[in-house]
Amino acid sequence: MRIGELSRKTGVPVPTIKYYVREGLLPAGELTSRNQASYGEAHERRLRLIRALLDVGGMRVAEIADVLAAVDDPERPLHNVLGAAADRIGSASVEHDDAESAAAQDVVAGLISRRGWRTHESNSAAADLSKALAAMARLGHEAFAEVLDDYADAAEQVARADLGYVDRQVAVADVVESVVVGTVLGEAVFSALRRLAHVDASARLYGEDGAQERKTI
Amino acid sequence: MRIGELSRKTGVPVPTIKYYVREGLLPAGELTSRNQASYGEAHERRLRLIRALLDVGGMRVAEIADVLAAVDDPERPLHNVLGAAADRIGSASVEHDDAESAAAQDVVAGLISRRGWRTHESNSAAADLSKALAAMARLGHEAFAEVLDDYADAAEQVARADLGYVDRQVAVADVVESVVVGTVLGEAVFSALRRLAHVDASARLYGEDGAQERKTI
DNA sequence: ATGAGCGGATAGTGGCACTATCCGCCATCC
DNA sequence: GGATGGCGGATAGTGCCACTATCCGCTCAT
Repeated sequence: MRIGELSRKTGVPVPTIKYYVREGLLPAGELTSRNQASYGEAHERRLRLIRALLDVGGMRVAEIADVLAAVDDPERPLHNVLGAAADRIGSASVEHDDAESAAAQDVVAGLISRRGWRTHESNSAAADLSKALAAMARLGHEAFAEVLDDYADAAEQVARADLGYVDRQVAVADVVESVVVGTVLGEAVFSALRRLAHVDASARLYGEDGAQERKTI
Repeated sequence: MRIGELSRKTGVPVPTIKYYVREGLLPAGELTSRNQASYGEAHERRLRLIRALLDVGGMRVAEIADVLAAVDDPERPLHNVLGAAADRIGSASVEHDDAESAAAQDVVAGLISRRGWRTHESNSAAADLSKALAAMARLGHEAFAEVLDDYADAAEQVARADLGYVDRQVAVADVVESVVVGTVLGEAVFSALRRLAHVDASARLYGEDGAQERKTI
């Protein structure tokens, strides 16, 4: 398959494919002569994965490059393939150093030990969590910490479902790729489900005709 | 308070505050003379909200403008304040029209009716959901639909927690703002919790030392 | 032999979230 | 009462990002 056919099959323009190759997201085609290369099904599949991570997962090209490099590295332990991108995200934003941040870090540490999670608060997800909680606290929503355990229950349930799915999917494709797909696209899936569930729950609580009053203090 | 103090209190540079005013995210200060304006606590609070939605929630400036316009509009029913931004997001990306999309839409319609959700598949969240499922199907992960109900259980639990929180928070501030904060920042919180739960679940399943082999088919 | 397509390189585009600069004005401190 | 620094408002510029356009010399199918 030449680059034009790859482009037609996937809907990705030729210059964009070249760009992905340059950025290290996609391996180059195998050269059959000085200016002819052939692409296989692996390229097609990889290209679809890239577009899904970009369009649905909202990842950046540089993050995808890191994650895919980790996917392609057989030395890399499964559990930190996604860490490759996560650490890059975490360090990008601004660090606060105030009372809210300190309190949020305590809340997170408490949560992790309370649930017996085998992780450490140095994990970038833990940092993101305390960043989000600190932002809420700065907005006067310290009390959100009260629903953290409900959230954590749901997160554990999702994590179990994910692990179970990956375990069952061994026959389909590379497990590592399944983990990436499940984690990144699964987040988009859950986010959409959460919004749907919000609509339903608020319809049940406030009436479904949407004619309710706006309450303010 | 003048703009310089507002800037010092919130850590947002003065030109950036001016930019937010221009873009309609922040109301202008009250003019006390031709080139002097005074800002109050509402401005400070609003500014912190903007930064949280931007930095933690990952929203775009134009989306935030839409949502805040809806927040400030007392005529607007609560349940579609967030729709203001959601609809804008949905229409932004590319539409596919293939077998995977059609199948995914069927899966979503089935899910909604199976769970008795009082929503319609025309909801933009439903569209996002089928987009994500279609992307997975294109990657050979049609079977992900099997864990959808586990995801939906978790999403319902989170939605109940959110509604309960907002209900309890009536005394704190405007309910509508609480919904926005809970929905947007809550997503960041859940995402981080999910990643933490993944680490824990995979440590329990594969051993926590990270020395496990990489399995491939 | 010829023209469409190719690999590879370089430069340009459009969108976004700011950021820099300028202007004339005003409040405040000496 | 004059200097000075900050102010509101306007316009233009910056840096990053994900592409996209163009060019070159080559080669493969017809």
